[in-house]
Amino acid sequence: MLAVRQRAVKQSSCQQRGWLQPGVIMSKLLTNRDLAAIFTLIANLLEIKGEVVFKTLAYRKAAENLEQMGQEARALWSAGQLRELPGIGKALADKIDELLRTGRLRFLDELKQAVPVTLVELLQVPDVGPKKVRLFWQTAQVTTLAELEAAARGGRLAGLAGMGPKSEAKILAGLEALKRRPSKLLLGDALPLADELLAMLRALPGVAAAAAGGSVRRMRALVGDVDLLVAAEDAAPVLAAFTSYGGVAHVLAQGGTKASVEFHTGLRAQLWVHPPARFGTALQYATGSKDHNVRLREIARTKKLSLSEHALTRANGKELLCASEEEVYAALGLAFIAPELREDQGEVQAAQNGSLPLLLERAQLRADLHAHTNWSDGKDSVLELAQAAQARGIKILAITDHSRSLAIANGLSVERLRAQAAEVAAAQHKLGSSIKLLHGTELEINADGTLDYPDEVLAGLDIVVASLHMGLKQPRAEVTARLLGAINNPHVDMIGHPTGRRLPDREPADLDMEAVLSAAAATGTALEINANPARLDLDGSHVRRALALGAYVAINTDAHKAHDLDLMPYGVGTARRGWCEAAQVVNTWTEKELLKWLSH
DNA sequence: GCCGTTTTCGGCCCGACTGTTTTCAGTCG
Repeated sequence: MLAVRQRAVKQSSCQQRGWLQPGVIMSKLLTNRDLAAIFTLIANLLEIKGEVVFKTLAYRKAAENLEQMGQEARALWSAGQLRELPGIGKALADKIDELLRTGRLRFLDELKQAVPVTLVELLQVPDVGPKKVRLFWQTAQVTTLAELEAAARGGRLAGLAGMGPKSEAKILAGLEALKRRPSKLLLGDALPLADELLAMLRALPGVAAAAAGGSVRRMRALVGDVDLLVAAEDAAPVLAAFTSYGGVAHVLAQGGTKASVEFHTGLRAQLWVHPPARFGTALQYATGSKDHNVRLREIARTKKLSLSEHALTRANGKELLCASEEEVYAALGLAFIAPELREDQGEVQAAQNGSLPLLLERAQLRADLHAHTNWSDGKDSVLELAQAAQARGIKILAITDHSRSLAIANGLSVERLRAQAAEVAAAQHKLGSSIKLLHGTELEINADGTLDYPDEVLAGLDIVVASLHMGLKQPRAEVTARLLGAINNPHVDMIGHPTGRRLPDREPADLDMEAVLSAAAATGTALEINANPARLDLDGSHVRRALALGAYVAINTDAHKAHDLDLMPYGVGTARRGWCEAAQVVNTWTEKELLKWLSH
């Protein structure tokens, strides 16, 4: 539902990586994200050039698949298996081959000669697409955002074909919006806003149901905007309440069935209103992803049906209404597909042949195995945090404060670690058997690869979560070796936030993930899905690959205060995006099973 | 560009909203 924003995001990652500069592309081994950024750039340039739309779609689809793949394209390339990837034919396989061999792509170099690469910046402006960019470029000599602004202010756009005074004003407004709008929004910010808006909408008279759609409902870590859907017979009053809600700065569009608004924060939301009898098709449509919806509509066509947000329609025009999403999928001969899976990554085929996973549910989690107290950089005492966990129904809580080298977080010396053990025991005594406390550490993997406590100290702890906080920018071989060293230490039970990424801006460490995931599977070391919305690390695609390789995962909040214990749903959503079932999640295990694994 | 129980050539989803238009193109999701 967010084509434009995703395009902008990928562009900025292109710019950071220097693909917009002429000359050699490569300064390090090209990752899937690099390849995806290059293909997205090519798609944008081809679109501006006026190439047939299906060719640009092929590049976009390939970029999307590369980004969502849990495995490095480089590995498949080495094995000569690139063509086995969906959406990669001969032409794209050859281009990936040239990129991985030489670090360059002649096709892209030539394309940049024909189309000024700065033009892709203009696509970020709302209501400016490839056709307008080409128009501005070829008839008004505009190639940059600054030139676009100058042309609009000088009144030189209104006279162009298909343009007028309103369009010109819209461009200026769009340029202003671009300056103040956050380019990427954390799920952790978007979901609470969605919930607030939904509560307001549900309280309106005539509203039968309200739900979030889009990437928020699919639990993507980064979203572009908030999509909402309401079931009501009369749309007008609902749309009016939405567009006049407090905090709304501009109404971007408003029609009979939908409206979109921008808040003072720059954040955008849109609302569709459909009759309750059509809520199923409407919610399915609004949830996306776009590619998933395209797949469904293709299936509908094979059944002589046309699928839209309004209904499934037969060739004779007769409508089949669906009040629930379940009815939509059933009508297409598919098992119900959970929103988190709707990314066109094989879920439709799995729904056809009955091989969808039995996804992990929030209620199956019993443990939170990574949390901090005021012994290091947390806010609450051991007892306070444990009581908060108990109140939330958590059966097992691991206290894992930082180890000694992380001085900035008041990491514990060996002496303080031993003293803390006594406090954990005292809290356990006070709380009784309704919650089990584990005493552990979040063990620093030092920049030189050593672990922060000696083995004999680690042997005395209930649980060891090893994490990277320093040296995240080391070269791939070095940083990967550090992580592998920790995974292979018999006292290390789990790797915390494995890639070290911080959303929206800090890049993950340049890890050989296939090696990391394989080693974790081989040693029975769990890989964390850190539930903090600024991490969500591992991400869904790596979770899926880790599970396929036979690794265990853990879902933890990394709480630094009691309130953080409520972040678990973000981790669950990320796990579900990775097609995760309960059995491989250590937090779902009974105390006996968990302790057996920890003592292994 | 990709892809094949309609096809190795000719397909490749469906609709709302806006602004410019007297019937449609562009953008967006």
